[in-house]
Amino acid sequence: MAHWLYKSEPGVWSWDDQVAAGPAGTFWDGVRNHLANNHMKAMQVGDRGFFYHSNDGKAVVGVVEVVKPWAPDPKDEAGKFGAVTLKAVAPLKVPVELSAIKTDPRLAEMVLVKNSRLSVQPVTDAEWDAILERGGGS
DNA sequence: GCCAACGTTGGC
DNA sequence: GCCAACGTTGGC
Repeated sequence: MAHWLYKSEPGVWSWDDQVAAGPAGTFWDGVRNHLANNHMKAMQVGDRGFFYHSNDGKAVVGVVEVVKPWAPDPKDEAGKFGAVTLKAVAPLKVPVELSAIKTDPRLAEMVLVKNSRLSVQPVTDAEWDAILERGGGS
């Protein structure tokens, strides 16, 4: 099963908002980057990912799960961009800060570090385990 | 608030 | 199809 990381500015859509959306989840729309879009197309229902707060917070705060596969975004007239539907699974006991990620040799190669602007990223199994460990599990 | 990195746009 | 210019993102 593949793992992913989703970035969101907490002022726009925070972890608390995601939790409040409940088990039905929310359509992760608004992505207008082809690479991020392709990552979401590759996702399968049940794939888990990290929820990352950018700008204000700069930390991995929780785990989300894909509940519906990629579907076109009705707001994109060209029909090229779309999104998956995500629900909150559980918060990390301790948020894993970007500064900690950068100094952990197991995480230094993360896309989050190498290409910080990509809004939907793949996460390797080793990185997944390392962050869960730092976060005290979920 | 600044600026680097990256993606996209548009002229040629 | 190349590449310069521009806009946006996001860390600091």
